[in-house]
Amino acid sequence: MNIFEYHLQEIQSLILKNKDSLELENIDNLNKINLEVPPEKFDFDLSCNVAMVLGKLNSLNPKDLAEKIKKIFLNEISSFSEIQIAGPGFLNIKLSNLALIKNINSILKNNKTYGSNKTSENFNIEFVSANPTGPMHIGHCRGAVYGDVLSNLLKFNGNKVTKEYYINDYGNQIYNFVESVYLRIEEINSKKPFPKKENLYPGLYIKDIAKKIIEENKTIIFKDLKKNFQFLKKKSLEASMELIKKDLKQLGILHDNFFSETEIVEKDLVDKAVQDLKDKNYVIEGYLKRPKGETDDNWKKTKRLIFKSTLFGDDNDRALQKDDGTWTYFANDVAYHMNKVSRNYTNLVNILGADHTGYIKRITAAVSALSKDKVKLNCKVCQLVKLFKSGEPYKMSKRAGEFISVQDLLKEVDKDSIRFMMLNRSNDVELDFDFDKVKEKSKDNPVFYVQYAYARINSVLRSLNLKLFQKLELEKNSFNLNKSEKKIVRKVFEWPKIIESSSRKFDIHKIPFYLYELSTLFHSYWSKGNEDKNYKFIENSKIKRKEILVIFNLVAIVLQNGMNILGVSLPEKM
RNA sequence: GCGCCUGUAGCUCAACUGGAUAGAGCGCUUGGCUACGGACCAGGAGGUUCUGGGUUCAAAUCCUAGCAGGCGCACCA
Repeated sequence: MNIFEYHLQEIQSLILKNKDSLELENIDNLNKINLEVPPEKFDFDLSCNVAMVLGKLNSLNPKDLAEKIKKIFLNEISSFSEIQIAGPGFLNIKLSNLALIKNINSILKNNKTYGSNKTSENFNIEFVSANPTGPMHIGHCRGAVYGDVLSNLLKFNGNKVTKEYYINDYGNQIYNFVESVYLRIEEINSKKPFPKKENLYPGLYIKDIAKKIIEENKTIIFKDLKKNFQFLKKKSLEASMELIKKDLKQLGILHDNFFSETEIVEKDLVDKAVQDLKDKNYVIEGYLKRPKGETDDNWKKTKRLIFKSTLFGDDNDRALQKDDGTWTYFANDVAYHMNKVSRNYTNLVNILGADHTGYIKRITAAVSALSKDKVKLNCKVCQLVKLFKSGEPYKMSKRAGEFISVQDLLKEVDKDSIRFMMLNRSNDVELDFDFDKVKEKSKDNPVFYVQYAYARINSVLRSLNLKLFQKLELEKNSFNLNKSEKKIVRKVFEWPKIIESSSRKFDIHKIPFYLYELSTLFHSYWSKGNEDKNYKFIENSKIKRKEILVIFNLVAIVLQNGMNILGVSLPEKM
């Protein structure tokens, strides 16, 4: 139950009902009213800006209006026991004990779904899509975790989600990759040294792939790249996708669907997509401007098919054909997205690295054109990860073969810490990832801090031979919360709001931040017992008050649901 | 030159998308452990929210002109 949403609706309809007695002529902006968490110092449960919003629109003094609204609320909403008018006209609201009990009982009963806001759309989320030319490096890692957690979040919230990986197994880079594998095979078989050529992949994993192919195909003699190309391509791609899938698996990520670019090309989906755009009048046959940095000698003016993406806000129109008439990468991608549109998703999401920012406008334009604006494509960019180790920045470069791979990372840091740290920052800002810090088992490491709160809950329950989520219900008469407990309950009530706002804008970093804050309240609650015996949980090997068990369960419920979304484990013992 | 992202405490970042006296962690500093696991807690100092202008009851948030940093700017993928 989202008490903020529930009471907001109650407030809105009450305003409508009392429109005349409040002397409100204009109430067409009810959606600007919101119900928030008041600042801590006020010791109230809810805070509402209704008097300020409506006061402005009707030229009424917000504080006078607030007084009138306060009376109506207290008369008509039985869940509100006390209201204070504060600041420029905020209504700070306290919930009655009965309302608190009702909410708490409902959370305890519906623990598994607590926080879900129950929307029901159909998402396709494309993420990682790392080139199948080798294992994943740390740069891929952030987008991978982001996409996975976004999927979990949207699912938790009631949506259907397909997690998709687009395999770029077509084009020049694949040729270079296969050639690299071939040359490594020659190196192994004939001791020909691997040449230093710019476009080749020098990474040593290529050697492993070469070895594997040799061992698994002993009857085949690899003597001619051209002759063996198709076979080698197939085997090499399989091998590198295997590496990538292994990386993903170890990060706890499992895609539902792998979609191959080659398949798009071979099934002539590009021709269909381009025809579709032609039919809609978004394609012209024309000339492109000379690209910046290109000399006139190298630049041939050739007539080609061009997508008019400027009609959708792009900076330039985009080529669908290369010089030789073959399709561009973009054309293939248009076809891929037409395929996605045809699969009846309501929302498409692409998770991209910062280096692909420039691509967003054209592909968003393409989806608008193809779906006649019926399907939304939302591209989210993950900024760079800067890797540190004892103060020294780590550099990575896939071409040079000196990158920090996900495997390197996993050797030092466990999956839980990687995931949590990658999420503990807005995707819009660069992320400093410090090896040393992430390995620490202390407050410096937020993962442990949150896990530790859960472990503490379990340690008390263990000593009492109790378990979490056993039938627990509050009765009307006996209910008294101390200050710390009140704070925790309020924080727990906020959870559905966090889910709502983080799924609206895909701001998933709010979840780890929130879980950290909840854990802080819990650790503080725990430590109160050291200063004040009244705050001890246990007396004569029994729990002192039922409320304590309730708090334990509430915190545990939110920690579980939250960490489930993050895909981070929550051990009972540490 | 153009596009996108960022600029908030000494450092790393939040701020419910326009709300109240801008909050956390680290660092600094003062306290608290023979324990329901101190792998923690309580307190203090620390701010012209990059700068100038604008919009309004209210701006870190919106508009505008700049400044600084990052990432891009192909017929590559």
